Amino acid sequence: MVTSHLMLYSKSAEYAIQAMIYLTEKKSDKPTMISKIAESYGIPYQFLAKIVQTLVKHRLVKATRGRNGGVNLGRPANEIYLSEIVQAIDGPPPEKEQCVIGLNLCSDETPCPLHDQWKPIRGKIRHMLASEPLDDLANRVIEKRKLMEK
Amino acid sequence: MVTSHLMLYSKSAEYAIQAMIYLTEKKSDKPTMISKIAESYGIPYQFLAKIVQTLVKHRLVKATRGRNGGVNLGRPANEIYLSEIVQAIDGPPPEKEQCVIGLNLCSDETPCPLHDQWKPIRGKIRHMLASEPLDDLANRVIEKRKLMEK
DNA sequence: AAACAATAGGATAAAAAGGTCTTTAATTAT
DNA sequence: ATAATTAAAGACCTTTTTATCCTATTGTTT
Repeated sequence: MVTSHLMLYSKSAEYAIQAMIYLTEKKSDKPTMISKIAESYGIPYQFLAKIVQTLVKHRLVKATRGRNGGVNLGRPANEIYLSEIVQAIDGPPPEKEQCVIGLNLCSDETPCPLHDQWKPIRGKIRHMLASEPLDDLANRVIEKRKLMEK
Repeated sequence: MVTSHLMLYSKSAEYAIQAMIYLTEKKSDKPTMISKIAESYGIPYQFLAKIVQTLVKHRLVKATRGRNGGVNLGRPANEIYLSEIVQAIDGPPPEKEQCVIGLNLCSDETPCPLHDQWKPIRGKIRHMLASEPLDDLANRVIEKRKLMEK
């Protein structure tokens, strides 16, 4: 029991987001090697390779084999949202909303004690992930880096 | 990668909350057997027993051994908040706030792209868990049950 | 043809989370 | 006393997540 912090998505999804931001930052058309991304973020290469394979299957990433090969974004960064990346890796959200405190008597009709407080918060989180396009994120990461170099 | 849903606390903490609500619902002074609680919520008995042991160590629960033994709330239900239960089981929140997207360059001073959106949400979640006393929760659970019986 | 890089797969394993079993200690009823 | 009952404690097991390693295979460029 060392969790103790809120979790929005799995470690794998986090790596996927980082890789996608990397690809967005480096606007170049020529493919980026997965090993390069892995090294840059300190992600285990083989592990990231598998995650990227999943992203390719979901068309969030395009892969090019052979010399000078690598991966590119599957489409423009301003059309990709965090929620897509998370869902590609972690799967779709549960159809039946889960009760915060795991009571089986909880639903929208017969809400649990926390239900009314939790629902808007959950909505905000989903909105956060669904409204943030990748290019905005990447741009702000770039700015931060510049600020930190000074 | 089957997670896909937000997690506020571990399964163990969820069981702990349920057990505490159970104890609050049944106002009687005489101890309640852990096996009774486990059966009632469909929680594996041995597993719940351990969780309750932790709650005892944190004085959220008082235990009585021997025949007619069992557990009681450690103090009045209106003085116990969800956040205490979660922290007893999952441990204290990390001293250094975690970045939502796991970037090492993120902090309050140099926030990551999502930081400004995430921080207030995280605050709301913490507030939700820290402001809800156990007796209020239990009372509303009781009301719900009555409504569902009709 | 050679070198390269993703694709695909399977084997392995470490760590964490979740769960089980057995024994011990404390308490009470008989 | 002793038997029954209940929590306490520790060892152990299972599953999931995270990660590593290896071996091919496929497609691309030089």
